[in-house]
Amino acid sequence: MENQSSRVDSMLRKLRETGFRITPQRFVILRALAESEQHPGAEDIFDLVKTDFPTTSIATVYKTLAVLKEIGEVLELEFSNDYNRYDGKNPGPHPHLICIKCRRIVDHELESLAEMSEKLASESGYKLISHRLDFHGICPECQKRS
Amino acid sequence: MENQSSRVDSMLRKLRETGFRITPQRFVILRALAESEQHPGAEDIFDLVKTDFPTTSIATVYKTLAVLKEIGEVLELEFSNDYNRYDGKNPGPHPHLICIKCRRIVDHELESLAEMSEKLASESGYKLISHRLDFHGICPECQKRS
DNA sequence: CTTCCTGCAAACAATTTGCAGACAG
DNA sequence: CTGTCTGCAAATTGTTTGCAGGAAG
Repeated sequence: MENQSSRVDSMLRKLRETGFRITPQRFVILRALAESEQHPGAEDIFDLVKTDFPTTSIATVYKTLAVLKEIGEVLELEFSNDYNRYDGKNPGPHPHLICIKCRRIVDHELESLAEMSEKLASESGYKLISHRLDFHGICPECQKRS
Repeated sequence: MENQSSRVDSMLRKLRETGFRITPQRFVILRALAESEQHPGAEDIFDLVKTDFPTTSIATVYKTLAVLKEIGEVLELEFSNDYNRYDGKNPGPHPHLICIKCRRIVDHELESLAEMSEKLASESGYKLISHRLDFHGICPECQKRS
């Protein structure tokens, strides 16, 4: 996994390569994504970004997230109940641990998943493109609290 | 996995045990769930149910799905883009193959997941309750078609 | 009988969209 | 300069909710 500044750089490079413009709004949004450890939602990013570039609108946040998703520089975690969350540090598919109490989301690598995926593809005849693996539970902090 | 009539029976039993009433609307809804191979959405269930009990409303479909989810007799697959889909045949968490073209969803068992989950729980300190594993790809039929 | 359930319509909330003006390249 | 991007506000859409009447047990 890259560090924050190289994440920003690789996002900027990818934007240029794919013909998208670099605007100040986009810059602060992707910096917020590269810095945030918390899998922020669009509204969270909006709040972070307002400090740096106060006139940014929520619509621009959504549109920028759509662009970044399109070029594979952000991973979108969709939820139909709750708002969607975004992972800009590690945009490839990987497992997440989701606390059902505090809604914190943490990353977790799992080596066996790639081979599992390959086995599944050959068994099913599907051409697999991506996957999503979420574990739902109660985080250590929330266990103490209750 | 149970067959259709035993699925209906076990849903009915569970409803009674947990103090919910059996209404004709609920009966046709859970029969639709037990019969459907297709991971239907609420609106799909509504359509199926209208044939048997035409005055059923979409609100009742949603409310019944909420009840069945609560008592663990249906698995809800949430999507923020698309409508949610429901699995009444196999309500425990299990992997799904989702075709990104035709939106068909099929089940797929994966033995190694349980041990993976246990390993993860001890590594992370989380008390795991459930999980969700979706594979996104293109199904054999859609591969031919393109 | 009492309480839970139903159907209707209105409310909701996150996200998306249309459009006119702004600005990156 | 030109085409893309922005900000605003309105629209969208699947789902939820409040409430008055209905029916399960």
